[in-house]
Amino acid sequence: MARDNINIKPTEAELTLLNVLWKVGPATVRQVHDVVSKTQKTGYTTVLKILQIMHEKTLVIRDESNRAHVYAPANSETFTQSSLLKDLATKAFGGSTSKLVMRALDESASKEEIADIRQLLNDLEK
Amino acid sequence: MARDNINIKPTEAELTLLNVLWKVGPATVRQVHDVVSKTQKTGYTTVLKILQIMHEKTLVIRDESNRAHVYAPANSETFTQSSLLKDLATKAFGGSTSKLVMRALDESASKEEIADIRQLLNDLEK
DNA sequence: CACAAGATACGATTGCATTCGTATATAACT
DNA sequence: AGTTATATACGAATGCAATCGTATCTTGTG
Repeated sequence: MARDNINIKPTEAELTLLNVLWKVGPATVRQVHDVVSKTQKTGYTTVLKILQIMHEKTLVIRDESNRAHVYAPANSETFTQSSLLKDLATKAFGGSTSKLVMRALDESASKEEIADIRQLLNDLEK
Repeated sequence: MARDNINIKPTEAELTLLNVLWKVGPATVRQVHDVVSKTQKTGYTTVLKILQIMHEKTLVIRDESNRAHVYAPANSETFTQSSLLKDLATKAFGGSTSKLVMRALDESASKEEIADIRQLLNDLEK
């Protein structure tokens, strides 16, 4: 009944790779590694291994038709963001999303951001 | 120079105990365990150990004047929530708090919540 | 064909989170 | 005082995240 891939929370390293895949689209290990190695000193086989693990966890899908496998996110960035937010709301905000939002707004809130968010609120009310 | 306790991110189990301490105030291991054991099947010494580790990490402070040590959070709930939000924003929202907020609003947004948040926006603009 | 380049697979290591059993110390009670 | 209850301290087991070295396989090129 319940899909099980739906509730898996990516680890920090996994999220880093997902961010690359969301940004550049389906990619080989080498392509992913090229991107992450610009900002980190992570070995090629480390990236490979993590992607393999993510495949087992069904966090990514994999096209094996070519020698260099092509990886793509199993879930959208939006979906994953929502999952992570819900998780954080549960663990640190007593399950209240609105408390979470208000805390986030307390922190950083520039004029433009406030305007954007107010606009979103208007849209939501329809 | 830099405090180091300021950037430590509590783990999931640690956050569970912090939630208890924020709610009931300074408490002994037994008191904390009594609370958590209502919803979980965690052993007494497990709670003890985690609190000891948290003390080493300076996530909690400890009053040892009595036999049963009394633990209290080192940081406020608000501060910790903000840290966790900032962390999530960095890892999953490209550092953008406003993107995080909008994603959160997309998900769950009841009438009352929207009203509350709009009110907060008004307050912030002053 | 043989070889170098580049890919995946596998196994091992390290470190941390989580859990709990056991030992030991202290206090309380009869 | 001696026994019971309750505390902390310690050490060890388990499991997962993260990292990488090495082995093996595939493919293009001379």
